[in-house]
This record gives sequence, C-alpha cells and structure tokens, in this order.
Amino acid sequence: MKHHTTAARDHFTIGQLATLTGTKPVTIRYYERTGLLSPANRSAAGYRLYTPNERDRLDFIRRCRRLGLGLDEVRALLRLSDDRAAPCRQVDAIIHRQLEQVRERIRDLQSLERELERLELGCQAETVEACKIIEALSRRDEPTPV
Amino acid sequence: MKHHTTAARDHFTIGQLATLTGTKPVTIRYYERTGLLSPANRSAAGYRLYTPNERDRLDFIRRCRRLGLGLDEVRALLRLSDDRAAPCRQVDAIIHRQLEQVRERIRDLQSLERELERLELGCQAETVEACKIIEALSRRDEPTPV
DNA sequence: GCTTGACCTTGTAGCGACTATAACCTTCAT
DNA sequence: ATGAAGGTTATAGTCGCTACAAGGTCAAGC
Ligand SMILES: [Zn+2]
Ligand SMILES: [Zn+2]
Ligand SMILES: [Zn+2]
Ligand SMILES: [Zn+2]
Repeated sequence: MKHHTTAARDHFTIGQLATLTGTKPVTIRYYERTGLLSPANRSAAGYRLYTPNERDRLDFIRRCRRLGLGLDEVRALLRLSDDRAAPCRQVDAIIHRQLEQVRERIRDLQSLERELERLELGCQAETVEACKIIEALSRRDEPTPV
Repeated sequence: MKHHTTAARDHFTIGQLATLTGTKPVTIRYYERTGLLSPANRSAAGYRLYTPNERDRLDFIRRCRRLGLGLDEVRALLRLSDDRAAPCRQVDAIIHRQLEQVRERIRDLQSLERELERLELGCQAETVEACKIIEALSRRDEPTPV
C-alpha cells in the first residue's frame, strides 16, 4: 500500500527529475519560467511534482540542447513533435540550419587554430621585450600603400 | 594653421577611432568602462579625444579579440606588453591555453556535426508522425539493462 | 541666424542560457 | 527535537557587447 513513498515511479520532485535527466533544478525552473515546460503540478506544500511524461519532455529538450540548438529552436521542435501531422520538412530545416552553423563555426575555429599555432611557434624569446607574439599583436598596420 | 580641423592626424573623436579600428563607439566606451582602455582626454565640450597611441592600443585589443581571447586575457596581455622585462613565458601560456581551448571546441563541434549529419540523413518521411529525427530526439532511454 | 542632420554625451536595459545568493519553508532520519 | 537535505521565491550576476532614450555639440547649407 506504499502509495506516497519518496521515490514513487509515477511522480518525481524537481531534484529527482534533475538527477534523472542530468539537469539542475534551477535550470528546470528556468525552463518553466520561459515556457519550455508548462507549469508543474504542486504538492500540498507547494513542491513541484513531475510525471514520466514531463520527464520525457525534458529529455527531449536536453537532447536538443546537446545538439547545440537554441531554446527557440527547441520550442519549435517541441511544437512540431506535438503535431503529428506537421510536415517533416520543417524538422529537417531546423536540423539542417544547425548543421550549417556548426560547420561554419568549425571553419572559423580552424582558422583561429592556424593563427594561434603560427603565433605560438614564432616565439623563443626570454622577455616581452623581444617576444614575437607581442610584436605580432602590436604590429601597427602599414600606412595605406599606394 | 588648421590646428583644430575635423580630421587631424594627431587626435580623433570616438567615431573616427571606431572607423579606424573597426570597432563601434559603444564598444570603445565599454572598453573604457571596464578598464581595458584608460579614460580618454576630453574636448571642451566633453567629447573623447584619442591619440595614435590609444589607437594602437585599441588595435592590439581587437587583434586579441579576433583570436577569441576573453577580455581578461586581453587585459593580461596588455599588462605584459607594457612590461618589457616580463617573462615571455606568460605570453605563450595565454596563447597556448587559448589554442587548447579552440582545439577542444573544434572537437566538440565535430562530434556535434557527425551527430547532426546522422540525424539529417535518417529522415525521408512526409509528416512528423514518421519522422526519424523527432523519433531520435524523443527516444526514451532504455530502462536500466541488468 | 537658423535649421538640419550627423555626431557626441550619459544612463539604463536587454541578449542567451543559465548560475549564484539570500531568506525562508518542508520533509525525513536520527 | 533537531539538523541536514532539499524545496520555494525573488533578485542579481555572468560575457561582450547592443539597443534604446533623452539630451548636448558641431559643421554645413540656406
Ligand atoms: Zn538538410
Ligand atoms: Zn614570446
Ligand atoms: Zn605552447
Ligand atoms: Zn523527418
């Protein structure tokens, strides 16, 4: 008859949900505040109580976040996933756009990487006086060549 | 005798400095507020006036920023570059650390990229109903296998 | 001289996705 | 009964800007 024990299988406190989903309680409350999660039911004392359904929803959100999607994109995906008749194209578009952005960031970072490697190799000095890195960072732009 | 003409070679307004360095006036003021630039001299009317030296300093900052360094690191590099006797090692350490971080971010993004590619290829459906992407994002974790 | 418009000044608030702190309340085990 | 752990709210901070708003200054054209 253990119908209200701490670790019920059918509802969790915010801390339990946090552990289950690898989130922090503050983050979960933040998601609620910003409309990603709908307001949770409350216990008599005002504690948030979550169901497995809400756990699934949070898992969904966390997977999206791990893909680097912003909360707006997550919101869009949640809305789409709730509308089984929606065109799948819109889902692909979000993923596709994200992929493009990730690739662009990779390209940017790779050019940064090369630049930093070049800088690091350049310097064998003892003091800042002769440091090639500082020199490279300080080099004044050539006056406009005609 | 044009000693106070608009585009003097020896001092600039904030807007001119902004154009010269590819920064925005607000950003320059922000750098001043946060101590990256020392408070500028003012004209009679209270306009900030900059010298070529200050232009060089801002160029230095911008080059650091383009390397992805945070303002704290920039501050450290500025301090080092002002102290010609400081050990060059500290400069290298900052660059080295940044390089490591960039490489780590590249690795993270590349694994994101693979994940997103996998997702994108998986789906040929028409509606969300059968969408493999949504399915992958919604997949409930297997119950702990013994 | 007057207006226009570009530029400058300050202060304040917002971005994204949290994180931290404070002050307090509830639950549970000893 | 007490204390730890964990829940509640509200508020402010993070980073590196960016976007107002409300005003003062300056050069040019009429
Ligand atoms: Zn695509
Ligand atoms: Zn060096
Ligand atoms: Zn190194
Ligand atoms: Zn699909």
